Amino acid sequence: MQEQGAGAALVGLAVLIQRRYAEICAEHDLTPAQAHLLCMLMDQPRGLTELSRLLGLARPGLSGLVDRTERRGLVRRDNPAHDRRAVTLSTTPQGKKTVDALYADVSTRLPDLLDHLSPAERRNFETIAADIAAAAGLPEAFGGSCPRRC
Amino acid sequence: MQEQGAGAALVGLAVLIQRRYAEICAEHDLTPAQAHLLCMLMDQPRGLTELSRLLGLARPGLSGLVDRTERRGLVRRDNPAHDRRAVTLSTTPQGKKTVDALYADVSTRLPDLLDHLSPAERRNFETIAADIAAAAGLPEAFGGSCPRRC
DNA sequence: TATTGTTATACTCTATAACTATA
DNA sequence: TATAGTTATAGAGTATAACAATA
Repeated sequence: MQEQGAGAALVGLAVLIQRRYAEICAEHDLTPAQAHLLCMLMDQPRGLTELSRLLGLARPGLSGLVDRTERRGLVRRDNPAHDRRAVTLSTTPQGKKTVDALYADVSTRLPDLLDHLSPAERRNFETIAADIAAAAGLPEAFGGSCPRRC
Repeated sequence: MQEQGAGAALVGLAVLIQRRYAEICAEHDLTPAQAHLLCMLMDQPRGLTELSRLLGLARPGLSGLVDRTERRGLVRRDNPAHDRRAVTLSTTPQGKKTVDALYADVSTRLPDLLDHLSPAERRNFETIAADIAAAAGLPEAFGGSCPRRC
């Protein structure tokens, strides 16, 4: 027993993380969806097809998200020369500044959720969370890849 | 090091949980928001003000969510005799059937995300997740309270 | 013909402000 | 006056289907 509650506890955990994450995003004047998009572009430009896969969004939804984020001056569409259908998305200087600040803030403050754990439990939990993210193939900005530990 | 990635790993973890949870909800023809609402009513009726707090929603948003869920025949509004302003929400028989099936499915299938962990790591992780949910004061349906362990 | 992306449409979710009814 | 809910309005997010341009 405790088996029974594991699924519910995972949902609760996700709810807590999302709420805190949304608060931090709002302080940077970002929605979580826009923050996710910017995080994927933190280290390199990416094509819309790749972003669609990384963000788990259908194409039309991504188009709209990019429109709104572009309107705020945070990302830029470019057409690569080798395929005139394609679109490459990158951060503008303002977008880069914004996402760097957001990422630093999330890194600093989100783990406060784990404050009541003992140091050992906490490190254990963080390690396993990173393992799960990496095992699921999430990109580095979501804790996957994990170049420092693998 | 690894410090740095902890926040990102938590976000990635939440994203993974949400995606899987949304898939399971969809199989039961529920949105995640409607599923959350039903889960809060799984064991007892509740007033709208309490639901507003539990779900982290402003009143007008909750009103709309209740409208849509009511239209699907899953919940019912009642006016308690002692305060004619108030509204008490409960599941309909169909809503109860739906949420019981959903909850069982979530309990069974959501922890698949932890399949690649060793049994010890997995139990450890589940225990800590439940601790975090409980420490945050989440209701039982989200892994809080945790009557079996506390 | 297959692929990339956008547009059209619709619905859900959520917030703020204004309103109604009751306490 | 304060509280419980609703209505009005607006914008974000996301899905499906139909479309355009390019490969």
